[in-house]
Amino acid sequence: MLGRVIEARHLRVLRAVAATGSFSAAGRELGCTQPAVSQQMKALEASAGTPLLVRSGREMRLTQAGEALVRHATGILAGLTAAEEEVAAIAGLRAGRVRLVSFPSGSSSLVPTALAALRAEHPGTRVSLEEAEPPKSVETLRAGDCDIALAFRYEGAASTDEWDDLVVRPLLADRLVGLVPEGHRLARTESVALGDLAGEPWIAGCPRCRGHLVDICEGAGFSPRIDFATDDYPAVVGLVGAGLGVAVLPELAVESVRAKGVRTVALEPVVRREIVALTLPDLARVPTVAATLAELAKAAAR
Amino acid sequence: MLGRVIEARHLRVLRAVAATGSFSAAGRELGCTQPAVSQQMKALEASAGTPLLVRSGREMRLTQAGEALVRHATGILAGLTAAEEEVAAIAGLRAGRVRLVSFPSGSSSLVPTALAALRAEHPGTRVSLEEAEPPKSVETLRAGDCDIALAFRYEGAASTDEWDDLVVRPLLADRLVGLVPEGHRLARTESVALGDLAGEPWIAGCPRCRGHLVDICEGAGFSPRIDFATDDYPAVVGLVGAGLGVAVLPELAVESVRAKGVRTVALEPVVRREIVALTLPDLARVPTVAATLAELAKAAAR
DNA sequence: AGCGATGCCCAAGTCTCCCTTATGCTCGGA
DNA sequence: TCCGAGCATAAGGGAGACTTGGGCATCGCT
Repeated sequence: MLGRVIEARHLRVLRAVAATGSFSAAGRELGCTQPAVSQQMKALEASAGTPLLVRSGREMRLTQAGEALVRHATGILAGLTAAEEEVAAIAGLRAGRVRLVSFPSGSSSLVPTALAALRAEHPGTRVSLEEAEPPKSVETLRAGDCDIALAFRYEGAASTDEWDDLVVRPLLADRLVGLVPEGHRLARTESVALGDLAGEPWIAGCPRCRGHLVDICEGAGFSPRIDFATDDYPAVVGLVGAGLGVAVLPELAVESVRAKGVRTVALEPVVRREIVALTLPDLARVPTVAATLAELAKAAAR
Repeated sequence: MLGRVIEARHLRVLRAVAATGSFSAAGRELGCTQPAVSQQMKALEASAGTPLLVRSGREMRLTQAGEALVRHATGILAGLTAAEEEVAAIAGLRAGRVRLVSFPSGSSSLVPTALAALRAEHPGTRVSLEEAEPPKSVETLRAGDCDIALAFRYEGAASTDEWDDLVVRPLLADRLVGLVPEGHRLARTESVALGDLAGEPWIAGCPRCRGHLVDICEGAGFSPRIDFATDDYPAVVGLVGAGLGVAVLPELAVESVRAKGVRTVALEPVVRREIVALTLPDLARVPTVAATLAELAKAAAR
């Protein structure tokens, strides 16, 4: 037994021979020469262990084994082309699903814009969206439970090598702004230094932001007194508006909130926050993921 | 696109990788090395046009396209192994059908013996049997409507090259015997020459036999007066027994008939008839056909 | 009956593909 | 920090497949 197993290629040839009744015609149909067909059939007969074709004079007939193979070939080749088509549909962005995880404020405008553009461009694609804060979302990504994680990082943060095994695609450069109630002593200034707010009661955002807030405040020489902490940005803004304290929030997060009774003042020096899309190196090469990343970048560029 | 189409081999590897979760383990399962698996997967991903696997740290995950392929692979590989098993069953004589065509007197003992032995040896095989006289049966064989034709030929017949594109397997050496009624003037002789019967009324067998009878009689210098002709051998014997004439029949045909009131006498010189099995060269290599031919030969050897 | 067309087989050459061995690298655990 | 497991890559060798060219048989036509 030289040819050990039956290959799909053999079945294609056999089917063509059975359909045309001739090696030459099968060769023309398959785009190869007649000896190629002849050799393939010889190899297939060697694999089968029995003749598959009977040449009687001019015409070519199938043996019983040949008939059995052709009968099976129909289903096998149909399954194969179905598989190819499904994969091609995914590769060609006519199908496929991308699982996206975003931090809450990121989904407000960036994600909807990008997903709308993706759907318009590639109607067959589907996106599932969940919300999670960065430490959790990256975990989800590494665990294989999502394809793209939207996250952010603060300039000069200690854990800058946390993502060096990931594909990091910068989307937006955000900055922190200070929030003070109207009528606050600093409400009319152009910009404030963090130290100017040292004695104020603080209202903090999500855990990660709170941690960073403490870091930069300690860098400015004080430890903030945090009276409230919530990851609900409108709530933070509302608390500031009610005069219960001051806050430092990402500018983009403030933009999507109607701020009543609140003044935003620039921070000096500027503290930058970078919003990025994260994915695994292998996933970055998946067409649906790549297309989604591209739409996110386009949406970020406005 | 280097690898153009998806091959069954690729799917086997992919399935093994998906099942084991590792290239090395898949290689062990498939009996090849890890780089072989690695290259196969790279080739498959090139064919697919999209990554199929995601390596995240230690573990290996399927992409959506990979999942689709594995899902299809199950059915495709099942169909492939089913095809292989069916062909192997035919090649291994555990299944399969042989279409046999025999001349009437040949089926009497030779064919039943052979078929009984075939069924005992290979219970899965089936044989279909039809009866036809040699010119017709060979036609059936050439047309692909049967696999083995039992036929006979007379020694020194003119058309000795009629079957030279067929596989001719001699089974039995028969001879012609003379049949005369008891009480006939030649009923007590050991042997007769054809010329001794020149003036008798003749009873002939099947068309082919009748043609040969006329030939050999003319070779002996006379033209037989044929009063009756039938391809029913018992009828011929009966007619002779009733004293309506003499006949020349194959010895084997006479053996299976209870001859009442008939004497068989040897012919001098001897006229031989050879019973053969015919098949197409390609068909002779089909295991079921070869096995049937072998059983026929064994049955002929008693 | 001769002739060309068609179709298959065979042989040899070339080329591609695949598998192997060997090596380096990364990751995770002791 | 070292070690084991696992994957990637490169190079080499070998098997398989396709092609070209030639020969032969069959069928149909003149």
